[in-house]
Amino acid sequence: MKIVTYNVNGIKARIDRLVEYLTEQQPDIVCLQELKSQDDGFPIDRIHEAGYGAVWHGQKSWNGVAVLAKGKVPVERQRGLAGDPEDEHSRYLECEIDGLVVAAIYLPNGNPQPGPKFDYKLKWMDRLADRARALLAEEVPVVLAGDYNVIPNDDDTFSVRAMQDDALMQPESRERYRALLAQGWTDALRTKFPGGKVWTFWDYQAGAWQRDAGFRIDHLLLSPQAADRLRDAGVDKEYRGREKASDHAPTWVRLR
DNA sequence: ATGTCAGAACACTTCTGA
Repeated sequence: MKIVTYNVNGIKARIDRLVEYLTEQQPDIVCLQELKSQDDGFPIDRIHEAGYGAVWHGQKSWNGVAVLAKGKVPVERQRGLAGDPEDEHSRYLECEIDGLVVAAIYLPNGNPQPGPKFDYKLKWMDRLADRARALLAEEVPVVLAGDYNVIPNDDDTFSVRAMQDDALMQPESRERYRALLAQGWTDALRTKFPGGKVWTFWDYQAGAWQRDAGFRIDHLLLSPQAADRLRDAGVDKEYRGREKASDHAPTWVRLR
């Protein structure tokens, strides 16, 4: 089965591209980020027409996550992370589909750093780590799929120099990402491409796509029970080059 | 020379966030 994470950068602006992707690739499960839409603006009819069920957690203007499943409706387990009652951002949605737990994650960007947005990012990562630890304790197959807004290693970016002051690459962000992996999660893309140099995001600006100036920030983390079933992982890079594309490409794993 | 998008509003142009 193919499980995808795809930051669409606006579900209403991207619905034609998304339906095209679903039709062509027929993924089994898709985690979406950056819906940039309230719940009542989510184009569920178009998604149903494409043969998918969905659970979504929207928000006006920004953020927003969803989980789609082919031919079925995901069963919601949790929306939002514990640990901050003041946090209104729609960034975490956890569902179950046929015994597989899947969470759609939109981790805070954190720029500019230092500053309150970076502080929020780091605290959010700590809260995610708490949830991730609880999920591992369940000893079931889990996929944490999303835009983590973290460039884990130097070979996960076209240019360390260009990104050195960015929140995506700060030691504090990387330490927390590494700590998450150290709990027992497998970074599926890293396992498949240990040499790095695989991008999931290319900025709209400065001809980044044309220059292949990208980086890897969309990740699929697998619990041991899911990692045992890992067959393949990759990026559907071609979709980044299409008309009206998102700045992210769909990123996926295949599990047995 | 921050060169592009998407969404929203004191809205048809400018701002914010990424």
